[in-house]
Amino acid sequence: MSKPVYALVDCNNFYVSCERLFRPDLRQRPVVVLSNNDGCVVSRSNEAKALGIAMGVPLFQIQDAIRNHGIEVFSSNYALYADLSDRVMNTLAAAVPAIERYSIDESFLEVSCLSGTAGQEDDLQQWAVELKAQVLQHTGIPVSIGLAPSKTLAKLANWASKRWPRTGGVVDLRDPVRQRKLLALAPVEQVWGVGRRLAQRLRLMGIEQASDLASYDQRLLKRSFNSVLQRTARELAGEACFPLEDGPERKKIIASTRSFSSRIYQQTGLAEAITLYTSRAAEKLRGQQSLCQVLHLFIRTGVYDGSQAQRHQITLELPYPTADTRDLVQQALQGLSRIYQPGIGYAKAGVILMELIEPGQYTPDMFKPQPRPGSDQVMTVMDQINHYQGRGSLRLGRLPANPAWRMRQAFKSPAYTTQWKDLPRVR
DNA sequence: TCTGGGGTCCTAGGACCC
DNA sequence: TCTGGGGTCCTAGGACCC
Repeated sequence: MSKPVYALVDCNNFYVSCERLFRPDLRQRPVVVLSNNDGCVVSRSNEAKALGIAMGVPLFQIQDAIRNHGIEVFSSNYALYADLSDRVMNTLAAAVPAIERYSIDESFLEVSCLSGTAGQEDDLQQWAVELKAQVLQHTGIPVSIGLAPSKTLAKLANWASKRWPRTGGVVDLRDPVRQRKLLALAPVEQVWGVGRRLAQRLRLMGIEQASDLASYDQRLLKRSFNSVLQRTARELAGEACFPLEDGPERKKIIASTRSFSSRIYQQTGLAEAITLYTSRAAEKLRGQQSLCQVLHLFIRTGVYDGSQAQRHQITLELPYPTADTRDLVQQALQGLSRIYQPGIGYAKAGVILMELIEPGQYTPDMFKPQPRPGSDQVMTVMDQINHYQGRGSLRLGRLPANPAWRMRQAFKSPAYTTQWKDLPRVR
């Protein structure tokens, strides 16, 4: 069995690249995409990065820069991004036997089986260059590729391919000598699994660069932190500890939480929002064929509202495992009436479905409340109608078509690829 | 005025049991 | 005066990821 080789394929500035696909006039220009509610910057073009626009910065803090530099701003358009993501991933999946879709814009590929087919050492590197060109040709989305004997090193190789444009977007890190060079250049917080807090603690121990972490005493790492960081260090040293995950697994919890476009004071407004979020979560639940046993509900004030920040929450056991929107909404609204307090301006609410099981794992109990007859059929029809007619076409009566608290999306592009009415026109 | 959302994993600490 | 030890389960909270 030969050593594994992982390729990490990552879409460059993915959301911005999606927006540019149908707006060629935006190439070479500073572009940013915002989070839900037009809150923060979550994707930036290279030109926007060069202007000093930071990841995660709130929109209102960069209004001057937007005006002065003519930065193009977009609300997030998840229908578009999800569709283009599927196209990229399909191209990748067709090229290799094993792929792990890690996020909307990244996949790990296991490519050791492709190496040495022509008996040359640089086969794989050339293969990656061609794959990158193929994705661009099929989808119009630019990607970067890192090759390495572990996932953590592949992530670092990918980082290097973006950090140094001269690499052409492909970095091959199979050679141990090159590994050592890059590890010495990479700050420890660039390592996959090392965030801000961990980096702080590591620096106190004199671990500044990725190379310091790779060569640190592993037992000490396990004792001072945990076994995950220990494995990360081994991965940096070239040993594969995190295998390719075959999935997608069933989710263990399903959440739908959202900030409101403006504060909600009345229980009726909160009830509308809770109904929507619960309906969304229930759709996801049925999408993975699970039943839910426990529902957690929270409402909270803004985290930036000062000292009187409040969070009210409740965890509810359902009378029987269910995926019926009506059951879940009924429970959630009962929960709401128990935690709602008048006179408070709520900024955000959320529903989290927990203790998910498969239908076969559940034995009905004739002495307990019984599920609604025909629930499966009703929900199936509802999901089908919403699939073909657009989300929210068929919904519970409590939900207005256009509620006052609805998410702010002032800069949204058309759903070019998923709505007939938004199909681009060629003149 | 305006600061995202959805996940997973790990640990610490308490309750409880034998 | 001297007051065990180990295992399991649960929960809350923290850290990380994109």
